[in-house]
Amino acid sequence: MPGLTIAEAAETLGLTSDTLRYYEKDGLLLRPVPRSSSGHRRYAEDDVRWIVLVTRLRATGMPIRDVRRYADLVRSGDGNELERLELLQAHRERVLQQLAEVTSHLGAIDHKIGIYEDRLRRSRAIA
Amino acid sequence: MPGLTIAEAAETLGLTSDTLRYYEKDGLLLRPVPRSSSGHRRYAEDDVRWIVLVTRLRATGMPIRDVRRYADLVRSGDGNELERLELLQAHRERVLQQLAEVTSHLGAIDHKIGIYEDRLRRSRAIA
DNA sequence: GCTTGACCTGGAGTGCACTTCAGGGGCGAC
DNA sequence: GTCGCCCCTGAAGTGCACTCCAGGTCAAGC
Repeated sequence: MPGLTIAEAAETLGLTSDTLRYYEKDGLLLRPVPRSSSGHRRYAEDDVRWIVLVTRLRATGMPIRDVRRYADLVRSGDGNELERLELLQAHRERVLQQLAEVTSHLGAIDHKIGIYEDRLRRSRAIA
Repeated sequence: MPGLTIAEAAETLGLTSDTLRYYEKDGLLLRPVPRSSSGHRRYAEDDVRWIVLVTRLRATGMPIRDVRRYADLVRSGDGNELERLELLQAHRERVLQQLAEVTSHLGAIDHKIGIYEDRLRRSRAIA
């Protein structure tokens, strides 16, 4: 019987079985995952590859709803490549902006860390 | 009457008045914000400065609970600088790792964007 | 043939970080 | 003196993304 069980797919993807079922029910996948004769899911390579992309989008902060919209576009076949591209580009811009913001905040936090390190060095020098 | 009203503080900080009240009730501030004679909050410079730090911690993904722990440490005065430093350093490490992860995922998404751009250039060249 | 373990379903529950609401001042402008 | 506006409180509600649960099926091992 080819394909991965849900537990194997979850392990491979760094998700839980529950999350995989939830993603499928919520329309984030391109197709219902194929089943074995006993009705258990068997994830093919293509399924896993797609879910890897889903995890990348999620890990960069794309809401479930937007991932679903992207999946809808891909599922509905050729002809909407521009729409898909625009969706990804918009996401890219948001991620870049968020990276810049986080980096800048991190700089300020680093500064604060430096102050504490100094203070502790000094007090240790006195003691 | 000195200090900022809650609406002014919210405007300054990019938060809502509701969030400011929520932060205060939840122990994220260093002291109860001073009140005017009519019982309205008046944010002093120090209050605003502290909340700026809170927003930086929050914007870099620190959970409310950890911000509260940090506020507790600062509020309890001198002597726990090492603990504060460790808290900030641990946060710093998590942020750096998250930045690296997001950057790497973004690279993969960029790659996909490039593929769509190519495809669209080609199809436009044919048409 | 009975137990065990992985999987199934629909639906309820959880944790987080706000956000909204109901009901009630206080105060300056008209 | 009353209207409108900003503010107050405690408590309930919201949206998101899972996570857990009850009750059931099925195949394999003893």
